[in-house]
Amino acid sequence: MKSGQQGEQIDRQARILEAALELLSRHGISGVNMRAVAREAGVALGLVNYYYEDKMSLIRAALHSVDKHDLALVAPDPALPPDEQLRNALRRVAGPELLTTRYLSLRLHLWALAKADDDFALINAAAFDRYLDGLAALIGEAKPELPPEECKERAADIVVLQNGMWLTALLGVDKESIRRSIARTEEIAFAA
Amino acid sequence: MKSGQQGEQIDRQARILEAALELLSRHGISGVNMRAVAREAGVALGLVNYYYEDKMSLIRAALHSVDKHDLALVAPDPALPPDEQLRNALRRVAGPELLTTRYLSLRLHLWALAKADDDFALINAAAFDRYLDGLAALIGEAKPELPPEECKERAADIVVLQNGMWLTALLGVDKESIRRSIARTEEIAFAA
DNA sequence: TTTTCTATTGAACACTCGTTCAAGGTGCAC
DNA sequence: GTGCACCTTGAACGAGTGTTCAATAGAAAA
Repeated sequence: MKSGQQGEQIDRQARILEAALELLSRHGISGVNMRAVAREAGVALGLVNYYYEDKMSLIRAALHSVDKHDLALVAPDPALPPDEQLRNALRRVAGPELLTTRYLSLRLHLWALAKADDDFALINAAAFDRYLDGLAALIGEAKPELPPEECKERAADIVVLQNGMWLTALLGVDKESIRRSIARTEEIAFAA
Repeated sequence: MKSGQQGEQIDRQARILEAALELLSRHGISGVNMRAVAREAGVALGLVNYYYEDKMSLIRAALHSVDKHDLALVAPDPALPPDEQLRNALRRVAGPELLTTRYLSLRLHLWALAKADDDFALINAAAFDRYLDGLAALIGEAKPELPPEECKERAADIVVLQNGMWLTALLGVDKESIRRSIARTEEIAFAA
């Protein structure tokens, strides 16, 4: 074996998943076919079915991968004071690592997929609930005087705005509107 | 010919378009294939290609149909005073005829389609701009003291919230959150 | 070395898809 | 009636799909 190749040559399963994500974000679900995934990942067709039993399994793995990414946004960070954690979480939504076409497009396609397939819908709804809970928990930490239901309410209202932001960002709306919307989520979160 | 059939037996072109919309909202783009459309519309396979040259043309027609529906939401209604027109337009977004799974799902799938196909993206972006202009115009009528740029800004901010509302509605969030978000759009629109 | 297990390949199969097309049907003008 | 323009049908074709599988390579264990 030529060891001159990139070390990433190994772990082909991860590369196959990455290829699926890339194709999904670029061309939608119809662009994700086993042959295209294999080509993009630089492996043979059969290997895709070797690591992922189904096309369904492959897409399920992609969905889980994005969900994990989402959930990390509201993960608690003990190193920071609570109100800063919350502010960071709210601002990260318009940050450069989130507001990329690649990520937004991926989310959109997965959402559409969830709407067309009950199996995906369940996974998606569960991830959404976890995100909502995580956000509500951050609010609770930052404003301990609030009752839990109030935290939940605010989290729900913020999520409406956040969903609107990245959906609108996909359409290329001006950055200023996004900035004002971020400020609005902070107002909701930190309101007296 | 048996005239006992429903009169709607005629105008099969409209029925084909309607079938495409129904399938798109229920099963996503992969559910819209010429055979399924023909079956749903109750016509032969060949007739779909007779009225719509392409599958592309059919979906383009579906996209236009939804866009027209959207634009009607912000159409001026000379019979009403301007502030009431604006308030109606803002509240209609959470109205029963809009907040149906069928319509929301349709919009989502078309959006995903636009993200995967440049041709659709252009149509979609144009419709989005017209909607934004329509909303800004309503705001201008209701609040004549505002400069046009301010109207545009408010319209953009409102659209972020509206997009968030229907996207979140698809996930089955509680109606209360939607109600509060509607109130927030009115605050933005009518702010001093 | 031989054996064994996992990783990897690509040809092959069965199926679905969009599109085409020859054939026929329907109503209307002449 | 004869023609004619439009509507409607379903079989057929070719391209592309997901999946299976026998064959091979590689490395580690025997």
